[in-house]
Amino acid sequence: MVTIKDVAKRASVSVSTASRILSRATTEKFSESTQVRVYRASLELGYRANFAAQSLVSGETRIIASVFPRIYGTPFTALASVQILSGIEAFCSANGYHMLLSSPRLIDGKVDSSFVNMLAGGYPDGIIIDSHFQIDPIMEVVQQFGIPTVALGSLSHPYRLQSDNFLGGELVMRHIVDLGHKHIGIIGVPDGVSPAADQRLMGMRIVTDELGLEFDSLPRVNGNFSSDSGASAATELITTHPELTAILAINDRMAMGAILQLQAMNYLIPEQLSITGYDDLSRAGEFNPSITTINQQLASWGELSMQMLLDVIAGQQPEPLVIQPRLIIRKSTAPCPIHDISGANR
Amino acid sequence: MVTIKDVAKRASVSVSTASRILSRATTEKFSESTQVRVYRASLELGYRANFAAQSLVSGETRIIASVFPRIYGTPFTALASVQILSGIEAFCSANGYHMLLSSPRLIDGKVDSSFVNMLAGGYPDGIIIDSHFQIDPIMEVVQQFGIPTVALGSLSHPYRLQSDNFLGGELVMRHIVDLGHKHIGIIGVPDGVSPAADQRLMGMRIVTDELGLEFDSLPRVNGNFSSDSGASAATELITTHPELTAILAINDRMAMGAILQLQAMNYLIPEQLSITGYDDLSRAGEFNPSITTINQQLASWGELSMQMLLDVIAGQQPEPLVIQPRLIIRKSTAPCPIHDISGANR
DNA sequence: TTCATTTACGCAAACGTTTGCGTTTTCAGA
DNA sequence: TCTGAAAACGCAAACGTTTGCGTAAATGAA
Repeated sequence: MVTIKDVAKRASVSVSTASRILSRATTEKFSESTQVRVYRASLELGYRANFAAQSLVSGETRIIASVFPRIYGTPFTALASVQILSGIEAFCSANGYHMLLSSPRLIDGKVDSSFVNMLAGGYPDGIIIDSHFQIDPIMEVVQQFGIPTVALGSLSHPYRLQSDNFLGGELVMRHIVDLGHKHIGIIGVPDGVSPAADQRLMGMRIVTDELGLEFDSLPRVNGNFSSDSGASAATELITTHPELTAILAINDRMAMGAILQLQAMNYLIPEQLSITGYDDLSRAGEFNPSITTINQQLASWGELSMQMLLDVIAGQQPEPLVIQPRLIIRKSTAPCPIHDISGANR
Repeated sequence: MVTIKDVAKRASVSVSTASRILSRATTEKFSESTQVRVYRASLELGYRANFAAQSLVSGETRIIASVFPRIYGTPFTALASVQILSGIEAFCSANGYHMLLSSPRLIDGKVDSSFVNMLAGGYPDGIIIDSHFQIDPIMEVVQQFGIPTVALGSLSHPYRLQSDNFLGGELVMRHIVDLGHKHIGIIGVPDGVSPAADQRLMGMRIVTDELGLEFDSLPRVNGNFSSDSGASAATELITTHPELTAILAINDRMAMGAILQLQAMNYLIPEQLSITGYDDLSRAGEFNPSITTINQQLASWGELSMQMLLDVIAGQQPEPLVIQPRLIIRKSTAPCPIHDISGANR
């Protein structure tokens, strides 16, 4: 390993001079010739500062920890997580940071020690934690060490990024009623399972209330986010309420399941039934028909959250950020078909 | 920050004693009472060893770098990568390591400096690099620093993990011919684009050769891995060769595109046409019909590669590992329909 | 009592940086 | 020639550990 001592020796200067020149603390004055000698020596030897030594003295590691707790066994495999991660990594690398990826588990209620050791050992300068599902024990640990933190999807953390799920729900419902639909079914999840889902439903309610449509009277079946559950929810909805001309699903996966199922039952999408999703998974665009959905601009989350984190590290107190989702209109929605009094189609 | 000095003071021992006891270098003898005092002090103060200091003296960081080069702009977003990553992370955390995730880019031919700095600065003790696509400049950099490395999907690296793509191709082709199919179409990619794809095709060839079926005479259309390209390849195949009763796609995404397209053309899958994929993406099982495909046991790659890496770090020279893929039979394949002389259906 | 040996522990160097402060050199002004 | 100040650079401490070696106390043998 080539150290700064080697560089100093080769440039015939002291270690401190070499360090100051190489770390560009240009407040100090050094003669042109000295600077050149040092840079040359450094290049010729291929010197790179040892990060452990730097960290020891500076107290910073230039490491950011991305924390995506492992819920139900699954870690950061959700498509959304990967997009965000990718953004964080890109920003880190562009700004001289490195990204540690951690998926802490809960082992009978207690946070796994590997994770605690990482935080306590001083590995990361900052943390970006996925808080879409509140996992209090993990949050507690994170707080405890006082490391600058940004929380994604949290509703309470001082430094947070969240998506405006109310708006998203509103957008999608408004799109449907604007198309003239009145018999609208909902594929949701049970209340309280996911704050995000609750908010999406709330957003829908805002629109129906405006129009005097009673949201609670709309037929609704709950699933569990999975494609399968979407399929069976769709079956139930359409058999108990054949008059429906539109179905709003709370996420894309259930929307996909619903579409496949309804197609199998010989319904034409969107001619007879309009279907919407939420999330804008990449496959939503490749689906047949492509799915009208809500895009949360996840690709930008990485950069935005890192920007916020760097502010926090710098001692500032950035405001929480609320990301505006966008309605993506595709082929799974169409104007309400001419109303058929009987209501039923086959 | 509570240091080992604080612990030593509180336990009224020297720093070295505290260190020796806490690091469990139990070759040394210490009286029961001293040990208890030190442990107690450490607990009461909540002491955790500073990792930078430890790294500086020990020369190791207990950090493993997962390197998934960013090809065509996309990073580790491929489903496969995420599964592997998840496995690596789990193994790391179970063994006291931490995982750094890096997606180096090529900026007009040169490896981005953030990545080089990471390696040169001594961040990782070891590297697991995705080498499914050879990116020589990156590999060169990695070699240069002599950090223990395991390469995934490489054909040449001394320490490597690879999937037996020959076998995979064989399995899927054998399944199809066993079902009685004789008119078989191939959706591939151009030769030389992907070593893995080439091998899969080779594997198929082995089976057809055995049966006296000339592989090169089978109708074949190349795509580019994408769902869309699978769809158009399927169209071309079935219009130019209406006698086909089976189509093997080199990956799941193209198989999905093909199925959707053929269904849109009113072909019944699998009654009229059997279709196979390769990869066993999670959605392959949720597809309609679910897709017969090859599973590469990606979930185990993380653990296996980490195990190998730890061996390399320990100075051993583990053998390359070849993972046996498995055929997953689902609903997209069926026995060859009774042969219709005209060959064409509509 | 003396000497050798074991047991139990402490001293201080080392890892590779950064940085406060001190020292030497240079040079202009008188 | 002398003075003072600015310019250019070096000394050494510090960051928090680990670890080779040395030393004091206790023990046993003679």
